[in-house]
Amino acid sequence: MLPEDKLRQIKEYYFQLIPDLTEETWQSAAGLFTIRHIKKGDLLFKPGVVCNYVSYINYGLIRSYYLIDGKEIVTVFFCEDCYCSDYQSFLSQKPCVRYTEVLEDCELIDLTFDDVQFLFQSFPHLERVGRLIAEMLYVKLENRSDSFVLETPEQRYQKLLEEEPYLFQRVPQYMIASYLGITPEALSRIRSRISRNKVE
Amino acid sequence: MLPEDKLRQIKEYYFQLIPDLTEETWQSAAGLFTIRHIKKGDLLFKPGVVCNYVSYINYGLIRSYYLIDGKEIVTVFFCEDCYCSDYQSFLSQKPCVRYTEVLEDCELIDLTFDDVQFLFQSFPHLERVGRLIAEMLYVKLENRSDSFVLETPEQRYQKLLEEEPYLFQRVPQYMIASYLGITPEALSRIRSRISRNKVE
DNA sequence: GCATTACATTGATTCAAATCAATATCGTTT
DNA sequence: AAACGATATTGATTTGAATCAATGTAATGC
Repeated sequence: MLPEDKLRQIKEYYFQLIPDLTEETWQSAAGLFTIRHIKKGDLLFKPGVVCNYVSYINYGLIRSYYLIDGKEIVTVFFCEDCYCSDYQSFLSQKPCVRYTEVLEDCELIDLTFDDVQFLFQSFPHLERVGRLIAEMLYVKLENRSDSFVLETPEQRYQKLLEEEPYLFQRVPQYMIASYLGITPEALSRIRSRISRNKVE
Repeated sequence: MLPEDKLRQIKEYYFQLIPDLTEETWQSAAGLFTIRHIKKGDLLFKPGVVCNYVSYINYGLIRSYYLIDGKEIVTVFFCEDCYCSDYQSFLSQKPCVRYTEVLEDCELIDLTFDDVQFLFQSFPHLERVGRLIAEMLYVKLENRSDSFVLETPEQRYQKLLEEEPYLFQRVPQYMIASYLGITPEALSRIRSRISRNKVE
């Protein structure tokens, strides 16, 4: 899919969210979008640096993780058609505490923090997009957060398998284990337990 | 503090967030606010019912919890000067899956879902308040969520003690344990371990 | 004041996942 | 094809919190 098509898709999305958005306002926003390509292994953000942009992912895959005592703890994956950022840092404009790493070559549409503020200031209608994105992120995060107190690791695994099956094709198992809050060994055992039960 | 004062406080907050808010818009919004008093033990929301309002808490204390196999699992406390709701249900307008219970007599300022939508529709500037609230909730929730994978129960306890000390005066220990994702027994042991270490 | 109930503590045991360690498999690179 | 490094599996052991059970303590009602 070409950026042209993507842009049209994003435009449709905006107009759908904001019924009385004008073509003029849209053009102002779209004029600030910057296309960028980054390679697997690159870091978008890292601890100590302020995250000063959000990126809409046209294609590719990204993860965020903490590095504590030499251990990586994955907290989120970002894939195509979602907004990638270190929200904590972006919103507060304070330094990141996590790494944000490219897992698959990406095409991104960037919007800087200043641009976003300018847009909100100039076109209050666009606040709606910001609100809806924040609300959506909140609901997603609440599901993850609650799953830690409500579900067993095995249940979290099963749910992830249903809800984000593509991750299992694209991400090494040890990162998924980390995202589920368990060790790679524990995930391996969960998987073998499940396949054993299926056979019987 | 009287509602009059509270209203003024909320008004200041709005005008601070939205520099070009007009007195007229504010009046439209404020005209929809409804004061309500509820008693300890009352349920604001419960499973199966759609949450159709947000409440600004003038005073009082509220908690949300899941009821699974007869066990309560607390996920959040709401205290004065914050917005209480079952956001998941409010935003999606689908039935709640949690109970929201009054822990201390409350004075609330209600805004219905329809009113909120009407306000957003009529005064796009107000979207900013919605966005900022959602963003703030997101950041708070991310801290909680990450704490489950980054910290031990003891560390979570210590952090809560620092960040929300008032909870320990106002909420029974077993609810705090649940909020921390542990059993009351475990919390009791953590506390005795800490006080023992302090003495030595 | 005593009884009842709810809450908190303490102890003994169980259990699930972490850790430690070894081996196996896969994917690259040469 | 061989060799290497990264990832995944499997086994043995440890560990921290859950569970089960009993006791202690505080709050409330009669």
